[in-house]
Amino acid sequence: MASRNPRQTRERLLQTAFREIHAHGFQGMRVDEVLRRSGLQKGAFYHHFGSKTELGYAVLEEQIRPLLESVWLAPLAEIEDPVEEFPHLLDNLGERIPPAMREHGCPLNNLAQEMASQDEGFRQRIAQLFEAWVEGFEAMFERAKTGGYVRNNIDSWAVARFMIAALEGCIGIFKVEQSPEQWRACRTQIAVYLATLRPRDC
Amino acid sequence: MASRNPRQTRERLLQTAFREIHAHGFQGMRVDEVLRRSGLQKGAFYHHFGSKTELGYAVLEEQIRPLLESVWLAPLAEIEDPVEEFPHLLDNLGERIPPAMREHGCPLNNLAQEMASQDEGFRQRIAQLFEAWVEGFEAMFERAKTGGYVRNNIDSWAVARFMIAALEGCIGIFKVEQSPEQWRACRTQIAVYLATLRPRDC
DNA sequence: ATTCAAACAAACCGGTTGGTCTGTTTATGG
DNA sequence: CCATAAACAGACCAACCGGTTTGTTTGAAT
Repeated sequence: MASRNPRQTRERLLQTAFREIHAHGFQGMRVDEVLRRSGLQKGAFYHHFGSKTELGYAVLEEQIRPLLESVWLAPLAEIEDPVEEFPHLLDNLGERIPPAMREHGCPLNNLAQEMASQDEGFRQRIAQLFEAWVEGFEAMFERAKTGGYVRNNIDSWAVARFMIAALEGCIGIFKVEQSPEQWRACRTQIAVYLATLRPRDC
Repeated sequence: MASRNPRQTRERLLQTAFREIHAHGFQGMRVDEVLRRSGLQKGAFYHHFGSKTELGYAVLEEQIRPLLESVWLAPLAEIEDPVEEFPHLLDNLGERIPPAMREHGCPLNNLAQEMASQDEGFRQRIAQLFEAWVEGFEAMFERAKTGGYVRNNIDSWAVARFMIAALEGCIGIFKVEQSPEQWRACRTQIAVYLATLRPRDC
């Protein structure tokens, strides 16, 4: 047995819990199953986390937040022309994420839909993450404004919100019908929408 | 006590279960709580339904399907010009639905996100309902084509799918942040997208 | 080396949960 | 009026599940 390593134990619990929550939802996740899969015991769990709910919060902050950062915020920050580049980001999204994401969708949105109206603690933390995501989009559009890639009079905040909504909606629909056609349709229409942001449309 | 009325008993169970599922998700819904709220007993429940899962299926078919019909399919069928009329439909959506919908979002999408990857029976039935919804949108756009309200070369199927995705996404985001501003933003951007379907844009 | 708190292991617990079983009442057709 | 099955009532149950408790081991400071 590996010698004691609190940080690693905690991380192991978080990672396993993240997978279980992603696969079965927070309510469907069982503490015992997380323990079984991580090869740890109750003692370890309740030493690191006060309750199942606190574990859920920690998963949001320490697992989902970094994922949001690497999968979305970082790539968004490198985009100059959203109208042309963002659809490409969607095209190779499949390669930038683990296969579990295709089956179970967006971990953040899953938790949002399940827990937002159940637990205020979840709702606030989820709102915070969405806010960060919105800011990522907003920054991209503002940059695109100064670059002349989009009109100057667009409401970056509203557009950002809608982009996230459309994205989550598409991912959600994809969960029900995992057809490439489905995804292509959404990707294409998002591109159509983005094109409306171009200056002097007519 | 009202005399026996099997059909009414079943309906009472279905309605109560629908509310509980809508409020807490299918996994979060408790059979005992449905019984308590409906004032019935275990015997009645397991006489009408084989299991909790079968109840879930019945709620989909007998509660959510009619709701989809009245809230969306019927209004969509009366739209001639989607570009102008659909945004109005979104504006008075709040008045056409019970207040519980604002708090807990779309019952169909909730079940979709929670159960699609958990239970194949759910997934199929949900896919069927989405399909009916898509057909409603498709029919609307095809009608609009012949009416000259939208271009003839648009992919009605893809547009329909995207409309539903965007809608569900907006509703989902709204669940996390119940601000009117949030909803207005989505409504406006959907209108922007719809405008791209107009003939001779330029 | 000793001490002491952190980091666990593992048995244990009480309430919950979906589901069953047995018995009783009600409607209905003959 | 009677027979029969449908339509329940309500006690019961085993498994589950989050959480607690108690005891033990480990590592690091003194």
